[in-house]
Amino acid sequence: MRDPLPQLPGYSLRRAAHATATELGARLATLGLRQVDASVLILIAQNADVTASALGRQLDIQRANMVPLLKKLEDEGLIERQPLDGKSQALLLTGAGRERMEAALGIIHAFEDELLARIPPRHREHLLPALNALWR
Amino acid sequence: MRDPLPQLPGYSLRRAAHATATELGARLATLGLRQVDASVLILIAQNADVTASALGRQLDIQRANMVPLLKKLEDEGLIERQPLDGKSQALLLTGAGRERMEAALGIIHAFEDELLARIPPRHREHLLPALNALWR
DNA sequence: CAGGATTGCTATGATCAACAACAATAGCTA
DNA sequence: TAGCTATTGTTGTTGATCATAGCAATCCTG
Repeated sequence: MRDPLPQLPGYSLRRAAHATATELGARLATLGLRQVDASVLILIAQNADVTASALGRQLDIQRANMVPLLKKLEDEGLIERQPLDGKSQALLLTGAGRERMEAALGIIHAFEDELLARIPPRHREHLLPALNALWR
Repeated sequence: MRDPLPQLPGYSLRRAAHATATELGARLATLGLRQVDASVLILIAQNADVTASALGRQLDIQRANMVPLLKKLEDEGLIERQPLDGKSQALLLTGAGRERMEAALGIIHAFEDELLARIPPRHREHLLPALNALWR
């Protein structure tokens, strides 16, 4: 079939993102995590006592949608909340949370390596800066 | 905030895809089309008398999900169906469908140009082949 | 011509993100 | 310090998207 779509960067971006997300998602599912969950855990680990809304801003997740996300992580005993002042709360990893986060990080790094390995060497190093130019 | 995520190609892929999809989606919405609709119209235009399931295979859309998609395009008078044999049907653009498709193509090409323009020149030509290596 | 594969379709469920609204609190400014 | 505005966490709802299973009709092939 004649298909001009893969010539379009935007379309290939869509397809590549979907394909890789499906793949990584399946691997993270073995830990009971989704990509969002993993990224939240990673960010909390790197930024002790972040606040839920600051996290949302960084990840472009609306405050309202952080609620069920954090609730799930808390219910699983991966994060804790401590009141910072009357309205804000500090987020931090529990021991189990740190373990889970490190396991996720292992999966993610292995996956990223595989991704890069698929790309012909002469294009490889250009992907990240090109992608980041599109959204940052 | 300390954020190692944008260093990960997979994460940047996710974010870039989401950001660009939102942007292009808004522009195509002025035509009453989503990205999927546009890609279906484009593919039908290039392949007269394709069948719905062949289209689905090419775009990785399940047969079941093609139904409401095509129904919408047909209801808007953009495509027609003609029985090919007892069970298959040929899809083709109407006049209005071709016009809409060309308008969409204009928006898409302009958008793709803008995307590439955002990327520093030395990375630019590498994006498409790198992306395609990830999913094709 | 018999059986397996294909096509189009119905129906359904899960997931996800966007939106509006609200009460409580924090923090700035006059 | 009193008052106003912005922020935080939350609820509830909505729409869009996608995967899955199943079904009847039709086809193709051995």
